[in-house]
Amino acid sequence: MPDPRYAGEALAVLRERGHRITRPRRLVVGVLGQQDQPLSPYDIHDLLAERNEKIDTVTIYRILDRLEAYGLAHRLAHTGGFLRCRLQEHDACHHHVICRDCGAIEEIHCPGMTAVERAAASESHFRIDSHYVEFLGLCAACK
Amino acid sequence: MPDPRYAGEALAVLRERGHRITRPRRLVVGVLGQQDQPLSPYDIHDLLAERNEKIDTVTIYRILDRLEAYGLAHRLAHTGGFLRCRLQEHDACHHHVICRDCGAIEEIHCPGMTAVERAAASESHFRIDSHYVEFLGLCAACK
DNA sequence: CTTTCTGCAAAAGGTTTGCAGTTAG
DNA sequence: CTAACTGCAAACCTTTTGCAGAAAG
Repeated sequence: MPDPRYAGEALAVLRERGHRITRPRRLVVGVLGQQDQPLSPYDIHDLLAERNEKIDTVTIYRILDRLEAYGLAHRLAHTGGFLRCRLQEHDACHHHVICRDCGAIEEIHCPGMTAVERAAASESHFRIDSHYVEFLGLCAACK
Repeated sequence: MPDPRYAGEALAVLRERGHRITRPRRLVVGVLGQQDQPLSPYDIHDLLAERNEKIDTVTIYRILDRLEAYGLAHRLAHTGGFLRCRLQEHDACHHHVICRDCGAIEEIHCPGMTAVERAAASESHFRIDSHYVEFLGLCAACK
């Protein structure tokens, strides 16, 4: 389901950080707020082009980089596409379940990961500050 | 540390599955067995070229695809590079810790992930069959 | 008015495909 | 011998960079 508050929130974060609110930025966060599937920069370009909004792909790349840096969007390992992150969890870690069959994606909470992260730190002797998890399987409809 | 048994084991798996043991395949698994850093297809090409083994990058791509399909190699989200997987864990899930600073990578065990996976399944109503985890932080030397 | 951001052009790099020739089994 | 694999060429797609002009604040 789309997140109607996403675009506004994402723009607010950009503004807070001293960035300008431009038409391309408005459009890109607008698309991310409406879409639940991960989108490549080219996907976003094409979606906007259908609405006669011609935004250069280079610009879209740069906007997505910014959003990712602020934890507002997430690049998935599985598809390479970008997906909006949940509000209020900008710096938090990202956990997704992905359907192998239909490609459906959901962002989920993963309370248990804190403990797993601690265990990983003690096994590896790393200081771990974030993690990145994707679960693969079949969604309720496909299984 | 290199894994001296990796190449032999990987070739055995290929043979079992009805694939042929060719010079390029021998060389690629040989490199993966010796290297602990993730390598892109081009990295592997260049390493082999230094030893005067000219293997086409296209061939390397195809070999890595096979290895990944059999769980013998793993493509990392973080760098896009390929890394050999631990022996005896072909179908198992992959957990890596990655140093943001020097790029060091270690494959670790993650016993706690089984429970997290169950929790993720119940939250999302997916049937989950595998997962993919990368921890980011600083290694013992860099922290 | 100034600094940031965008669009354009171009280049660089990564990845895929089809096909002819080679080779493992 | 023959099916599988490789190498080559080419195309394609993604991503990056530099710069001049546009636009936000």
